[in-house]
Amino acid sequence: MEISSRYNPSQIEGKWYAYWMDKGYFRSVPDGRKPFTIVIPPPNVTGVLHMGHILNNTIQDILIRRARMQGYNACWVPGTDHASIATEAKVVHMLKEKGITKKDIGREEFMEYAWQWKEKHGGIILQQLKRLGISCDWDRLKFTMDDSLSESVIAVFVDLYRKGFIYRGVRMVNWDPKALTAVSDEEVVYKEVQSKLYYVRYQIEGSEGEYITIATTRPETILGDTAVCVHPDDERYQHLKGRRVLVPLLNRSVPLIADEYVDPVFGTGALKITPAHDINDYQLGIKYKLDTINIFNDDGSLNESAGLLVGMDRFQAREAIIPLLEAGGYLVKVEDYVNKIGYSERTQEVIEPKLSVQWFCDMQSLAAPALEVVMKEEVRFFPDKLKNTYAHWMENVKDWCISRQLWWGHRIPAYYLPNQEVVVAATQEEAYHIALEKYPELKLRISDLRQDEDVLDTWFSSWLWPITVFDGMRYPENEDIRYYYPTSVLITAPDIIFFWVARMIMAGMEWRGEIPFRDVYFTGMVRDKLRRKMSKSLGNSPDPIDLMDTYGTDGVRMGMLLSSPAGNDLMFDESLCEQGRNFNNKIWNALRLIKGWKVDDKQAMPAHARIAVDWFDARFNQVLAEIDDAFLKYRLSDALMSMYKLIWDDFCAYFLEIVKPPYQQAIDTETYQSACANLGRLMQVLHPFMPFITEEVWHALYGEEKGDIVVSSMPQTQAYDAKIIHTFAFSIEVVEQIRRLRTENNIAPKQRLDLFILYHDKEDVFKEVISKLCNLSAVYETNSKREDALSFVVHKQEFFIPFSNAININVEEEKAKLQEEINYLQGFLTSVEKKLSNPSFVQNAPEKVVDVERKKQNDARQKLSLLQEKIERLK
RNA sequence: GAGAUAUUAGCUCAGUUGGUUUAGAGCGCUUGCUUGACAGGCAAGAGGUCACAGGUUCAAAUCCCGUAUAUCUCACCA
Repeated sequence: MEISSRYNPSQIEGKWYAYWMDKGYFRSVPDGRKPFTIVIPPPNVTGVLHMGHILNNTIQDILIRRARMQGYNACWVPGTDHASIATEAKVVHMLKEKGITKKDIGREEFMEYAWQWKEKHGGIILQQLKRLGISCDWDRLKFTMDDSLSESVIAVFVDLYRKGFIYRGVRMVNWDPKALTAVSDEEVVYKEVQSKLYYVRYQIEGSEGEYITIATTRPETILGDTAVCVHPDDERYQHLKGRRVLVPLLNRSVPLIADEYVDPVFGTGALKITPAHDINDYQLGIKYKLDTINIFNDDGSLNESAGLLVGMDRFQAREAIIPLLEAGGYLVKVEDYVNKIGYSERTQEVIEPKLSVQWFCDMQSLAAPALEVVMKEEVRFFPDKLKNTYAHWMENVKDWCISRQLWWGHRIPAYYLPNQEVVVAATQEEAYHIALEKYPELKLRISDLRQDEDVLDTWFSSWLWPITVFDGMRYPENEDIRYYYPTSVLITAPDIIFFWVARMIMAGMEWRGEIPFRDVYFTGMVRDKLRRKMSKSLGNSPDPIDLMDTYGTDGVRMGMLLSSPAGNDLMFDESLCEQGRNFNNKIWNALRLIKGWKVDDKQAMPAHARIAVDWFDARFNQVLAEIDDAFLKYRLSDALMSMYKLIWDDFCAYFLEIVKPPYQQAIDTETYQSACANLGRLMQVLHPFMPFITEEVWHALYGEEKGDIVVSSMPQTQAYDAKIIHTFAFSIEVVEQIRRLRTENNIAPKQRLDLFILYHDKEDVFKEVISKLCNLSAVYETNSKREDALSFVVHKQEFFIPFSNAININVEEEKAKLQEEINYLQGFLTSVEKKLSNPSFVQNAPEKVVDVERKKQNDARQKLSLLQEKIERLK
């Protein structure tokens, strides 16, 4: 049957994925083999596939498929996380379009809508990931709000509370006025922005006409001022010590205080203090017992306490207050100013520091063992430079704000009693019993308990992921957790090293007394070729599904991987996928060639084929060893590049070209079988990278005879003959010289040539290989130099190709070429001799090194004299 | 502001404890080819004072110091 000259992935990929699923090849249950386990970094249920997912999941799939073929019990657990803020925002938005607000319907009904939304939209990214070919055990699919995981999250909260790590308190938190919730320090992204510095003067109380001028970037917060502060040693303000000042527009009298916190050289050296809306001011407020006036509503608009501009948004108020200050004669000047502003990672809204009651988790004692296991490399980081970043964060770790003012998530299991006391317990019933025992005098009914309205940070469930996906929190001795934990490797991005990686290690140490994974492979960030981060707003990210349609999934996987050394950002360019597609096409055509041969079992194996078969066997094992080594170091793009060259150059350009029979002639059985076996084992090594085409080629070669490649045994490195590789490489150098002479002298490929070899230092060469690849009629050895011949030197041997009438040699070009080579060798020789004539080199350098230099000198001298002789003859 | 990491061909990157013929790869580029698997191809070729300035050493892309630039992390002064 005719096979298309172009590989068409669309007809092949879907077929094999369905087939593998049907056969249950991705299913894993504990058995006697060694496990190789990966838990997926759960994408958001709100997520859609982007290039980062392609990178991350391709890498995981490569590792898991390779492990499966190496005989491990490979288990890749898929799942999604509930993404409190993002999902709740989606649901709120959806309800808003129906004219419904959260308050209208209350918590229970809202949750019903949210679950409906999740059922409808939450699986999109998983379907998209299947298109990528990923070999997860889909029977193990988990969601962070599944019952078993939710129960575990609550149990962990209760456990930490009882251990005294979790507490509730009033703190200045990062408030997201759009999402209407507090977020953790890690969820705040600081960006430099162009803003303005306003100089505003405050009248000294009781001294008409006397003022002190402050500088601020947030004039609207003047309405919440409760002090002005200067440096105690500032000469300019000594006379004002102990006085009070009047807040502009409000004429509120507030103290003028002195504290070393103020930098006298910044602005005017005088600082307005708004304890409710700035973390530093808050500290000063506590120190000097200042009033705290909260002038903002939760959504960032001004409230009644502001006294002015009530109801206006904080940014509008910032503009609106300027004319008021100007009119009152308070505004001194305005300067342009660049400062850093914190934004919410989730909503991109400007963070408002806000005082509120939140739940916190004390991280210090959790951090200590987690730091140690990374420093001791029980958990290894790839690249290991991230150990520094990790250590720095761990050593300065702050308490974690874990409550979120949302409904979608794990509701905090804290119950308030009528006497304002709080009881923490896994269920209301349990809390009730504890409360009864503790406060019998209250004569409580269960309905007197009021549960905390807030939910937990999504990361508070994610940090348990490697344990909870195996239900190891509720059943610490169950078979799955004992078999699969610790997992083998985690693949993730460096930007969540604190959010997630660090906390998973803490959780692993705390509840299992064991690391959650042995290795962490940090991928880089996918950027466009202009080094810009790929983002929706820039529109510079290709749609991965479109890419897979255009180049095939295997092509996209290769394109993604080609330029992604661990930890380095990668500049993604569609042309890399094109390279991947072209590679598929190359493989496809190698298959077409082999399948097109007629096999004749009476035919003997030619000498050149014998050499090719033996050489390729050695070469294959040599490269296989390189690839094994690359995998140990997680250098996957190196491993793939080695495969690319092994297939394209060694297999196609040399092996196949050598064994290929002349047109319409048959091939002998042994060579044919060897060609098939070689292509087959190349496909096996390539399979983890390109699962679809390799399965297709495997079946085209063997039918059903050898089963499916996805579960076949990965070839293992065998000892190989290094000498045959060397001799072959030398032969190829000769081939390249002959081809160069053909090109430079316009000798047609069909013109058959003779070759004479003059050995000056006997060295093995594969004459049959040269003959086949260069279309020679004969190869002779000779003892004398040939006149009337083109000639060249490789290593120390001379080669001659006699002229014939048909050849028009280009003497000038040949001379120029020779001269260039002579110049190079002379320069080289000079540098070598300079070393050798240096007595301290000969004395101090190891004997081996000196010997190498002497050999270089000899070789260069010999070759130089041969070349000089040749150039003389051409004159 | 503090720290970390980097800077090698037009682009993206290798170069493993200093010595392996005066630096390698892929892509791109130039030239020539419909050569009976593949033009999504074949063949040949060009292209780098290893960011800059010092130092250590018999010997430096590789080690040390400084400068510049870039990226990241942490902190943050209104």
